[in-house]
Amino acid sequence: MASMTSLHAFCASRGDVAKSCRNCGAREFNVCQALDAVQQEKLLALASRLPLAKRDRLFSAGDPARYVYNLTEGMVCLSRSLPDGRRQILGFLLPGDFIGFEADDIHRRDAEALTEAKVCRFERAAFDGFLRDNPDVALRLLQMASGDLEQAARHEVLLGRKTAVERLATFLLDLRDRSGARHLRTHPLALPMTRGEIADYTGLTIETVSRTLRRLKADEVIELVGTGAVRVLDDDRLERLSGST
Amino acid sequence: MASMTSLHAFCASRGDVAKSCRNCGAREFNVCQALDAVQQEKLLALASRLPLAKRDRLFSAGDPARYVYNLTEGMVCLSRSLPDGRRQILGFLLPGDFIGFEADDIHRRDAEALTEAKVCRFERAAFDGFLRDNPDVALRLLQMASGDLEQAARHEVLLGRKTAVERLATFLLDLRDRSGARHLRTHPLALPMTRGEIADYTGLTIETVSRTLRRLKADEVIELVGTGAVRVLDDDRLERLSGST
DNA sequence: CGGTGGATTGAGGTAGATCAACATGCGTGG
DNA sequence: CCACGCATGTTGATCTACCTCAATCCACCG
Repeated sequence: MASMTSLHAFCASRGDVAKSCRNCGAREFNVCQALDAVQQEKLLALASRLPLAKRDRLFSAGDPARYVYNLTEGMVCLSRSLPDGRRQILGFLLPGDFIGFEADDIHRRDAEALTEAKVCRFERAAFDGFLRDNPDVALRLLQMASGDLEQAARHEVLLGRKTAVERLATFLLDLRDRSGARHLRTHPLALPMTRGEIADYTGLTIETVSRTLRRLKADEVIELVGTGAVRVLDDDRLERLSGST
Repeated sequence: MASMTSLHAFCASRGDVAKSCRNCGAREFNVCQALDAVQQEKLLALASRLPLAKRDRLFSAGDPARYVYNLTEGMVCLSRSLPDGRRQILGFLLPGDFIGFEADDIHRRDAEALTEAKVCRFERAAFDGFLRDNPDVALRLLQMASGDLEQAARHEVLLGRKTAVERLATFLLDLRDRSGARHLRTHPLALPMTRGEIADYTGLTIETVSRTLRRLKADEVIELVGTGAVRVLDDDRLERLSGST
């Protein structure tokens, strides 16, 4: 039953995914509300599990898109680069997220593991066949795609219209919210990405990211735990600094 | 048969949509490759056509998302604003594009017609029912959603990492490509949006948009036809200035 | 013909980039 | 277990692309 973790993504909502995946131990799983037992079995028959080491590439822009993936453990970052090397990170993916859906047969982004990670891999044709046979799952996937589009819209606002402080505040809040409730207060929020990667996500430079985080620390809004984690000390203030709502 | 125009969106690919919609007269239509005759009939039974005047709001952020729409004529812009009024335009939609798919029941963006326009409106529940009964159409929609995500990714790169000249060059090329082949050389490219809207799409200010377009004109890369259209004089140079590829 | 909203143009200011040291932490091998 | 060395991160000084503010300009329209 351990391989059931690959189906976390099909739980009814992103919130549920976070709850079920993170509150349960690694070997347990919750009932997937969008899949019945037969569907689960069929889907698992199509899946192969794949472990990723830190910094492994899942695929690169230009690669043929033979598979789609579902992230079950760890963090993966999606990015796209210009020919001269400037890079934009499109998002940091967490367990439950799908990776590699493309409109045509070629990947248009790079996908790289930021931590050790595990993905569940499906052959595209087989996966499409499964969706054709299980339209309710296809609808659920369409809903997840709408969620990704919503996330992209928030990122576009961040990149197009927010100040450096607002960008960092938004980034931290978003990561915290998507990481589930576990990090609230008690544990610090893990930042497995480098400052350079935060810079490429927020459209800033490394130096500005560093200075801005230090400013937030000096203002006692956050606390920096080593270089790879933060603790949010003042939720409300961070929210206000984020510019949204 | 005139109402068939509402089904253009279901032609096999974005490219085909452009070809079939724009090369045929207003009253004609092409066979929709993703829909058979029965499907077309059923879908049309769910649709109501809706004319929009220039500047009409289709919906605003916060509205309940009762419908999804398919744009059949004209141009619509999607945007999202921060509480203090800063606005980010997420995209300019053309015929064939779907509008208003949301992960939950609330619209998260504003949708406004930039020209006189026509949309085809579907009740969400009914549309979902149709997709459940026609999984091949659901898959086609999933493919279109991937295309939207790809477009969003390009926009994120533009906003996060490109200079003003690159942003404007990219914007013009993208609009021209999506508008189909008709504009190449012969006709100028219509810009029904204001400079302010171009600014809110590119993450710049009105003044920078104006200055940058003027610079492109001075360099003889484009020609400004009045204030609402441009002619691309030098494709290759504009492409090089766009920073991509 | 006057007025109004969009577009242009100019002058000056600034947030964030860039360039350049310097610090720190961390994995590695002794 | 500690010292070393290199990655990554921080800090400071300066620069600049784009923003801001302030006039016009212009086209369209009653």
